[in-house]
Amino acid sequence: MVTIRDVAKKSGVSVATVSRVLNANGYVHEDTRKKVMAAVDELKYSPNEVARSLYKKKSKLVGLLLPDITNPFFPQLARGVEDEMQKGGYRILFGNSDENAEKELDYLNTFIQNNVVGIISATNNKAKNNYRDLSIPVVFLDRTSTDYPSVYADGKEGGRIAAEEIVKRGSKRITILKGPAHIQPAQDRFQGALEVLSQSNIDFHVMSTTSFAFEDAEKWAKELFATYPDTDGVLASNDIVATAVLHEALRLGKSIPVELQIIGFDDIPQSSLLFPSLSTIRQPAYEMGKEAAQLLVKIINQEKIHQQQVQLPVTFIDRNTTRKVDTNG
Amino acid sequence: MVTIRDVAKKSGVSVATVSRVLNANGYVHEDTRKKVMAAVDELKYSPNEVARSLYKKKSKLVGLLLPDITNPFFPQLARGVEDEMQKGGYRILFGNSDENAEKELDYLNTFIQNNVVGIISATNNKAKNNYRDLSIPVVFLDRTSTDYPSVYADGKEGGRIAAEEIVKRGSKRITILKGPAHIQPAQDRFQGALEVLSQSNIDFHVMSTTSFAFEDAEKWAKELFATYPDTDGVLASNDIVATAVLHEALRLGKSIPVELQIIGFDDIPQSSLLFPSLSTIRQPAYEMGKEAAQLLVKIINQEKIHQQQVQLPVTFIDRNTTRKVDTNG
DNA sequence: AACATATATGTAACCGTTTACACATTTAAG
DNA sequence: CTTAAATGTGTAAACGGTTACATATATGTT
Repeated sequence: MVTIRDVAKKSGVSVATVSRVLNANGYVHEDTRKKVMAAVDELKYSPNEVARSLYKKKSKLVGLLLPDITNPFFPQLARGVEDEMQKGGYRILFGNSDENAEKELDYLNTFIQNNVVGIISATNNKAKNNYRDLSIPVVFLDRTSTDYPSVYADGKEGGRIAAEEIVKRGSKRITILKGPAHIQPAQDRFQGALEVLSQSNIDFHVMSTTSFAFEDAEKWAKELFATYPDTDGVLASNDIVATAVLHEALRLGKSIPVELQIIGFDDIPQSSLLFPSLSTIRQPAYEMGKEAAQLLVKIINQEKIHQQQVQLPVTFIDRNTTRKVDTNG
Repeated sequence: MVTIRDVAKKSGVSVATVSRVLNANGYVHEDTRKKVMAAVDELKYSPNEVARSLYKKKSKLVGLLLPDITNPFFPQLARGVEDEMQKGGYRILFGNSDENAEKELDYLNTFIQNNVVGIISATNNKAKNNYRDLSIPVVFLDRTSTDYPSVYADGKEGGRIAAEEIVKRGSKRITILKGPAHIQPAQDRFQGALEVLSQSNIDFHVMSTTSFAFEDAEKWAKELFATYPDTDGVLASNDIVATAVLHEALRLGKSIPVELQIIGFDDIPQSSLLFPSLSTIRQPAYEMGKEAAQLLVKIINQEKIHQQQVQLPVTFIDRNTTRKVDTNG
């Protein structure tokens, strides 16, 4: 390993001067600068970030904690975070929490032990006090919070829109699939939908689900049609569940969207490739990741923050699991 | 921040003793150990990994470089790697390369600068010499290599199986969608399929594609049916492309699998949720990630390695875009 | 010419660990 | 009872950077 001392020796100056050249601070003569840079090139020197981090008590690392990268919604988020952080010269220390408090704490610990400059967390754990006495800035992602900086999509509005759109398109016996209780965004969606439907004169059922896993989703789907066979509209808790519902409905020979309309949530990439392609409420996942990263970088740089909470808009994506709206009605 | 010095002071011993307690090496009296542990608990001390890493010249960090986490095949790999590394107490420094040599080099640099103990790379870049003079162990994942440790699925065999299965099921005018030239595994699949089809007396076409992106995939699909409208069997370069083909075929009103059979590659999670669900060649992505992590950990620990190259088997997943095989014929 | 200021560079302390080495005390062995 | 080995602990030097401080020279100002 070539160190700053080797560079100093080769260029005939002190380590302090080399450091000044590398960090472009303090006075250093142009000739000296060139000599040093020549030595740097020749020796292929690149500074040890660990030593830097130790002295400065700050690394160029950012902790990213997601529930599960295997859930198709999160790669987009992760990519948004990464792309933005990359620009600022930050790198990502990554972990999956599985919404498990112990794992989460474990990762927060590693983050701290590795001197990360900031943390982006998308977990929905109740154990918020894990974050309470952190001296490192945290931004929550895909999770509402009034006391922490956070970036999220307007889930409640999404729920409202979904309900309005499915009603507008003529569903009369709607089933809302309510997502896991501990996932705040899922509850927001549900509340939004509930608000609209309860103020309408439409029949509806609520069915509670406890996970977003593929395998479970197929079970809920079967159960849904067994319990409420005359349902003609489903508001799914997310696109995975919606896909399972679609799958099951087609298996049962239902004609979509004629007999049954389905609206998902998230707009994961593969939703557009289903057949029929899935109508859904789009969350701008990539942008959410970017926004979170930008917000965190601002906080790290102690810039003035206008909005601690960034709420991004959701949009209805009108594909083929919903009927065309009757413009005469 | 509470340091080892604070613990030493509180427990009335030297830092060396505290260090010995924490690392359970060297002699330390049981009473002393207890005193120290009490102080550790009381002060909620947890060692600074950066300082440790600086002295030891080794961190507990592993670099993971993937082409693009947004491609649904990679989250599984990543998760396999993470779960296994987690067990060994290692954490993940993560990056997307976009198969871009500059980004790749950039990440390798950060990995080194941060004293990672090892690297897992799933990029297919030609710039192999980036890895040539690395003093850190590297395991390649989803990428064949004779001169480096690597973990991959048997792509060629997968290609063969796909071709055999589609022929066995009666397709007569087959189109092979050949994946991007620089992606080695894609070429292996293609070679396998080509081998079988060229030895058969079945008509087939080859169509070259240059990416695995969702948006592009739909273009290839349209082009495929415009160019070869009488195709009755498609061997897709992966499940994303297969999904696009399926989508387009349904849009054109083709009956699947009666008029057209499709076999994908990878078995990404959503393939089973398509309608009709996608027949495909399964790569055990999660296991591949785990294997790569295990191999890397072994190398790090200087254990004896029996096999530098780990090839995992692929399997045909017989779903509904292929016909049932005629057991009488 | 005298003095202040800007420029240029080096020395050494520091960041929070680990560990080589020194030293003291106990325990074991003969 | 002597001596060697095992046990227990502390001091200080690393690890590879950054920076406060000291010092020296160059430049500018009156």
